[in-house]
Amino acid sequence: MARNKNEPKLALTRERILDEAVAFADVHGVDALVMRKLAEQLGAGTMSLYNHVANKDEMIEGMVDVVSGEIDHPADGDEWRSAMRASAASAHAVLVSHKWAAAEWTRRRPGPNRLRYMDAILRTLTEAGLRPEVVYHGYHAITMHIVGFTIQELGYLDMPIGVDLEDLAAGFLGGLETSNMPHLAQHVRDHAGDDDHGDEFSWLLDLILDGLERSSRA
Amino acid sequence: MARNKNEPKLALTRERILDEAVAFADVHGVDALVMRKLAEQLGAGTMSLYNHVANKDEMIEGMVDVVSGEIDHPADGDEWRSAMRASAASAHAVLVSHKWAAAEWTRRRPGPNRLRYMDAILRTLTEAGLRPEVVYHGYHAITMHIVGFTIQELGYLDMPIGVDLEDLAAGFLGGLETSNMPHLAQHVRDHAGDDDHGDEFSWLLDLILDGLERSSRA
DNA sequence: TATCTGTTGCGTACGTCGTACGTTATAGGT
DNA sequence: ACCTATAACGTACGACGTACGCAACAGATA
Repeated sequence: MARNKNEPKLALTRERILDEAVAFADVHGVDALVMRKLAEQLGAGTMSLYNHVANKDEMIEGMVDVVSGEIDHPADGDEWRSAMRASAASAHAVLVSHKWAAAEWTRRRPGPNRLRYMDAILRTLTEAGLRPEVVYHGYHAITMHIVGFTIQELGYLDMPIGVDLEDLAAGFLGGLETSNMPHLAQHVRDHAGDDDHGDEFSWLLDLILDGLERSSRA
Repeated sequence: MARNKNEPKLALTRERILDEAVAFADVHGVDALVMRKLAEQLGAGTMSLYNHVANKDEMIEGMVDVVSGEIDHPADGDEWRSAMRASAASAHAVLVSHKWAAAEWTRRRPGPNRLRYMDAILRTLTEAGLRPEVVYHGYHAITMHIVGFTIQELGYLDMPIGVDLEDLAAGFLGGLETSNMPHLAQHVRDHAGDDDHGDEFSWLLDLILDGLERSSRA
């Protein structure tokens, strides 16, 4: 091989593979992620990848962990709700920027970065002085909100694929009205007038955080 | 073919295919669901299935809709929170009984049964007299809770595959303690002592419902 | 320098999957 | 008795993950 001669040709590394895989999935989606194509993108043979990842599933676990590493942990000194809001907003932004990641998040084992992130959230809730059961339930509620909300939001955003949203909604709505689903039709109409999903994300997060605070004092 | 003679051999039907596919996925998981195997189970040729379903993806959409049809809608006369609690409990039970369904729920387009279910929830919130923004956000919060919580719960339950939970937790915990993640370690320990996930499901649901009620009155 | 050893890269090949396509069988209308 | 639409089926193809065996190389030992 032309090592450090005319052709530099970066050495294959687990990190380089994961980064490239994340970038590829960001553009083409995780379904289009194929080992042959990924290797080609890296200028390597397909099977060379398997020197650094055990198999495709394990590689995707690694990709999710790379994404986990981009999330800001809650800050130490702040009031617990502000700290959680900031960290949740960061997680939300990260998951939105890697649209495939939220769905994978729910089905893959956590890697080291994600474990650290989990610990940081639990630490924040614990040191806020919340009652232990509230920490326990609250952790589930918060993480569920972050990824659950994002999945729903991205699922909705996926619907208009290069189609005029108005046309799509109109056709969709026609079917709903004639099928006697007026409330759903209204909801779809509401969606059309609501472009700021970040707002809804924090509105619902606050509902949860305030509920936890209140419940812990009770 | 031996039609109505000695060999009865049920006619192939979209409904029969979907029911069999749901049953198969319930037992073996959705990843093991393969067209050839499914056809064999139905006593049919593989390609015969394609006379009744467009392709595998569309078939899975249909499977999710079959599952959607099993969920009880919120009852009409009851106080809105009781009605929602009952319906959410039904949805939770259905999704737990078809363990593959929650993950598919988030990535497939809704079919007719699910659209009707969506409409029923929106109707309940609207007729409860909640403010329109609260209906809008509340719908998202409630549906997110139902499927998000269930996904997390099932993901957790999946971990001990025929392994003694204690052993697994012990090994896992060892790694966490030595990695300086005491809060996560404590959380895992808490999980071990908590077998009633249904309780947590409704505790968190109540937190959301009460938050919506309060927010709508404000 | 010469040899040995472990690691990384790679090409080939196999088994599994979804499904396109062309053909056959059957049922219902005339 | 014929015609036509639909369901059933077998074969075959391309895409995919990856097992396997070999080649190229780096560093250690002498």
